Amino acid sequence: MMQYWLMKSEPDEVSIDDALAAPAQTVAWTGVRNYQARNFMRDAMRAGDGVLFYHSSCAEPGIAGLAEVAGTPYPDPTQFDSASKYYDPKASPQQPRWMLVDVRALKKTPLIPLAALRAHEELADMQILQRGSRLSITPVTPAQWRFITGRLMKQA
DNA sequence: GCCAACGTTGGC
DNA sequence: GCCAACGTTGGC
Repeated sequence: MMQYWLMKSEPDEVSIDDALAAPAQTVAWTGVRNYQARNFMRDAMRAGDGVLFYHSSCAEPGIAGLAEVAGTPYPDPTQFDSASKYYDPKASPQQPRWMLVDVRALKKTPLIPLAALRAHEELADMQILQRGSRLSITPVTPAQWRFITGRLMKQA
């Protein structure tokens, strides 16, 4: 069954434009170092799942585009790279700790700012809107997905 | 830069 | 296994 996700990226690192400009519009979702977010990629995501591409830690945080999960999980190569800021000395190719998926950008959309998401009662239960929520990958319900990709993106 | 909230670490 | 200390996230 198809599922839906919201994935945060810092646009200074990888923006929706960067992803669209990448080969096959696809980027490896490197750098996740949170077990819950990892588990979503490792255990729950399937190729073709819908992704809301969210810009975080920037001047205008919000949903910036649509994407999809592009393949099956594999070890995040940055965990083995001692020069990477994502290096994890406790990980090894034999015993990888961090898994990721590839994400294919589909299109840039008019930005839906965080404040706009908060303004709709229909989205009140979205995980990223909960107090103190910091998780960089969160599931989105079909109803939330329809509301955002339908109503919000069309009126924007 | 501030700071609330949360996750992780490590001593005991 | 507890929990204080520390580090990180991310909006503002």
